[in-house]
Amino acid sequence: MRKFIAEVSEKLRSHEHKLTSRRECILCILLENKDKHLSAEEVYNLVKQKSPDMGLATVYRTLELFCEFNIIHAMDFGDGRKRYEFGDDSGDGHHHHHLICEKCNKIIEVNEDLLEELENRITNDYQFSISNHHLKIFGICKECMAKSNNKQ
Amino acid sequence: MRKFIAEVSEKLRSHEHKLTSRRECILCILLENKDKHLSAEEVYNLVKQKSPDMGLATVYRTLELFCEFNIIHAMDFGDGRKRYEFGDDSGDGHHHHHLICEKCNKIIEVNEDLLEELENRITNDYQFSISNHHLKIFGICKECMAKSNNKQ
DNA sequence: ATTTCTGCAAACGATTTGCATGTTA
DNA sequence: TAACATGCAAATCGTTTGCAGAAAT
Repeated sequence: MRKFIAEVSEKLRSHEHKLTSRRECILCILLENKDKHLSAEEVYNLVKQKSPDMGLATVYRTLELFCEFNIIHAMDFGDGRKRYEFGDDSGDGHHHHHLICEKCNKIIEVNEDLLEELENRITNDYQFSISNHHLKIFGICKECMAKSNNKQ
Repeated sequence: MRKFIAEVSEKLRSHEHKLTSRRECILCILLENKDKHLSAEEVYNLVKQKSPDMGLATVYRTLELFCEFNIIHAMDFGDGRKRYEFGDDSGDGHHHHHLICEKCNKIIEVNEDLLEELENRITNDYQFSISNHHLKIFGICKECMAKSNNKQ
């Protein structure tokens, strides 16, 4: 993780930006919550515990900066705010998919890319040159299914 | 189309709502632009040509009403506003997908449901009970590819 | 000293809502 | 005359921006 932070610092530095202590603090929060898909407001609330005088605008500006440098990217899970996760969204787009539980709002990542065959079909049938895709699958997760079965 | 409007009217009427002339006007605009995935503001601008004294709030309220009755549903194409299309989004979720051209912003609908096999795999591997999915595929459409090839 | 960074408050844009008036059954 | 519908303006909510002061090179 030390190494990752140093890498980020280098990336920023090579374009006349600094990894200031506030920015590093935000990066840490993101690292500590890799699995959570935090929103800006959520990052802000977590960051305030370590750094109570940080402003919300700084969080927004930092998240935008990290996006520009492809350290994180924004996703929309349909709740009206951007949520962030690590990873480059600009490349050939073969990243993971998301299962969204409609009961507990948990987000499960599916890391295999399961759409290659489908993409080939679309490329052929529509002569559409694919650069990226977003697949969101809504439903009920294993745990919530178990809970609702117990209640019955 | 007459028939469809009458059906909508019935649907609303059966739950103490009326298909008023303003609402019918909005419905017509939507019908005339089935392929366009209009936003609320765009509906408003089109509607004002026929009904200049209509308020934006009425458009929003009507679109929301139509959504409640599953006459239309809202989609997010990543441009920060809701866009609407006909069809029921609440059922078993086996509706179409969207190809989004990053050059001309055209939206191409893919009406086959191409994810059944994938869904089966996810249901098995994750014990996740799927109710719906949204697949957006970004890239360059046939026409834009042709254009950029000509220019070279 | 110049550039970047930051907090604060104000601005923003899409959407929602309160309220008083209009319309319809 | 109830209940629903509407226009208008104000409110809301996530996000962005202007600005003046602080920090870093």
